[in-house]
Amino acid sequence: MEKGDKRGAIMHAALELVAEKGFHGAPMAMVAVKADVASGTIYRYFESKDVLMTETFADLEKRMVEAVMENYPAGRPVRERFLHMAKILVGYFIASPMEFRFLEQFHNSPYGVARRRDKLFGEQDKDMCRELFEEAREAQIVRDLPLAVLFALAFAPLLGICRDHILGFIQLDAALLEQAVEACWDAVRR
Amino acid sequence: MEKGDKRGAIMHAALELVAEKGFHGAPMAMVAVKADVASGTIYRYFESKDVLMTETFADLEKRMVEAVMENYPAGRPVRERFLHMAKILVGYFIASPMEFRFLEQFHNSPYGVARRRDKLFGEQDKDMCRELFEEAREAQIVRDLPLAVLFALAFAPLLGICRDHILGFIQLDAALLEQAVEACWDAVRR
Amino acid sequence: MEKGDKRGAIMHAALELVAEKGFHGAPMAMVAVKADVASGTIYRYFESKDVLMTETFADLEKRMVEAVMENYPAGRPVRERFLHMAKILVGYFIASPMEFRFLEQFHNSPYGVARRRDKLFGEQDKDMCRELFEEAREAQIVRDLPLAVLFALAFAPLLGICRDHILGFIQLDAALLEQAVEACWDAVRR
Amino acid sequence: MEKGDKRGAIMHAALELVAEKGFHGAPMAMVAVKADVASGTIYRYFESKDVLMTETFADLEKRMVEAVMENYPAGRPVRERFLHMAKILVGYFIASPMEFRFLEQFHNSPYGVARRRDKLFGEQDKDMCRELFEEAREAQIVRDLPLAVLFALAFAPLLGICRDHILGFIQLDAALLEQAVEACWDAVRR
DNA sequence: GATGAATGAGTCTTCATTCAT
DNA sequence: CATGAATGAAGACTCATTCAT
Repeated sequence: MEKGDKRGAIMHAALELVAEKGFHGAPMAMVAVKADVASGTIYRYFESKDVLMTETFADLEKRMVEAVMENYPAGRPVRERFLHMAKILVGYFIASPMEFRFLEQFHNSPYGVARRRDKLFGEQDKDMCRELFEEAREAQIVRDLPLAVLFALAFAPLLGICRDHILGFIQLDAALLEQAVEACWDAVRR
Repeated sequence: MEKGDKRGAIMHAALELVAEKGFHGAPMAMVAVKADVASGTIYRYFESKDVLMTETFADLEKRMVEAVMENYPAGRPVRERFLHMAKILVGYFIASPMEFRFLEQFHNSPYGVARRRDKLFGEQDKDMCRELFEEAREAQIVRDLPLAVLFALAFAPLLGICRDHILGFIQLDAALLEQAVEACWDAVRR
Repeated sequence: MEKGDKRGAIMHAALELVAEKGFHGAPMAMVAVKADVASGTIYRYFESKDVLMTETFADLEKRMVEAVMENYPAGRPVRERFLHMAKILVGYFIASPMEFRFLEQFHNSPYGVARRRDKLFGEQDKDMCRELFEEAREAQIVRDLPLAVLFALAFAPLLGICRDHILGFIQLDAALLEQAVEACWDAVRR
Repeated sequence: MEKGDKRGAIMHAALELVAEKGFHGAPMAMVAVKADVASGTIYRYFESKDVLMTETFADLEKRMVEAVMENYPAGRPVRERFLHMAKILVGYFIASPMEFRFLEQFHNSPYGVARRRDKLFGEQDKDMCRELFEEAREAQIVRDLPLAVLFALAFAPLLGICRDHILGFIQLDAALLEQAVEACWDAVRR
């Protein structure tokens, strides 16, 4: 608990700083202050700044996947599964703006590119999301387009909407979310 | 012309460096070398690094708008205008990966947020794009959703697709582009 | 024995690390790992890093003196005693490159200077070596030169030869060693 | 002159600090203070600390070689040439204790080893010193020993003597130097 | 006694910006 | 106008040493 606490505090501090000011607005010294540890301490838990960021991301992703998996309508139609996934995701981001901002920063970094490659082509990382769309494409439920394109159509707008909500450009309520998710489905469905 | 030349060379150098290595992979000294000027010279044309980047963006945007405006089917139906705009845009990015990468970097920075605010709410910057969707929404051609949501549905996937093409994750040809743009239209249309 | 064991392990680890990577390639944490103790434990046996190094040296020197003393031809002529001493020393270093490298590092450090002063002028540390040459000089067997100069003539080349052998620059066999030691004797003898 | 001056000041400061306190007693910040420049300035002239040290050494060596070459009795017998070289060298070090201490530090560092290898085996760096002994060995004037051993016999004691003089352990005057150099010659000559 | 997590001063290096020429 | 040498404040990371358990 001791150890977990400190490690967690450091990742939390890193997440918030990156979310607020981007990757190079988050010097290790500042992370240390925010986590209330000495700067050297960070290096007991993380080999380098890169590792800290990568693991902070991994931790966040794990929590997101868990959120999506809870009550996931596994046997239900593709459309229903997509709607569930999309709503949970957006809901999660809306509730955790910091985590969303961190994700955006992360994706726009060298790490992000490697991750995306794995997501699209990797064998070991064949996640739920990818399976869903591959199955749906096979069953001719969604358009016959490359996975990357389907992902873009289905999720990119949702991320944009999250950002705009968090930045205060729009006010995202349940009704609006419903419509947006439906629109995304219309983009991919056949 | 002398002056314009040097100013342009500096912005060009900045654009390429940022595109290739991100904002903090583009030190002023390196911009200077690439632009073949002394580093002090940059400060005769741009107050600071921030200003250099902002103006480099503005310059790029102007060129993009011009590209879209050329042969813009002004009097034609909304759908046609959107398809035109989308295809030109994607084509432009595909042809100029550097400029696309720069835009991505720019949008993921503090500057980017301010820009987006102007685009959505600003009065002076009431651009073509916004007019198009406001008109279409009025005419009940597209869904009755906030402008930000419509933009996200219509354009976010296209940007994602451009990125994936540039990163080599997909091979974007005319046919695929056509389908993707149609899919975006399906997302917004009523 | 418990205590001696741990103390010895620490000194052994320190010796090897310093030999391999120099004084500042031997952080206390690494010494601790190599000695298989906790880093804090080192400080129960040695006040500081400096003390650890000094005592590691003292320990090593004691073993060297013992090696030289074994079968030392005490009553025999100066020349014979010198040849014995020189060959044992070189043999010892050749057989223990780590210890030789450690000595080199040590001598090229602030500690080394103090040690040398003691060796040349100290009263309590009037070692065998010094006695030998003082006696020989008195008896007009070796040149009438300051002790420091005699030492330099007699031993400096041998150390150089050891280093070159350890570094692989020369291949030191019994015959070559014999000749080198004789040459050193020729340098000091009258 | 401006540039030469600053570059020279930095190397001079580095030399003195290393001489006095060893390689890691010479942080760049301290070099900067001593050279009366900002620490960043050092990096305009030297890529890294390693390069600074290497070039400081190279500069020093060049001056030493020049000193030895002046009035070098090129056509004269081997013995005379050796005596000349040895005396000049020792004289140089006695007159420049800082430079001598720097050399010692340098030789006891990773750089030093590489240098020595070149000196002994390198083709391009076939210096005067090596030529002298190869010729002498051929002519059976000095012992038939590997070059490294001859160097050790001839020069190692002299370096030891310089150190002891500089540390104040002995007082090296012309007469003593003469005897020491003769002794070294006796070690190598046949 | 032993542990090893925690500390924070100290290291090398980078880079936006200024200013004398 | 242009230059590019100079600046010095950060930044990431290391490591001798301490101390609560």
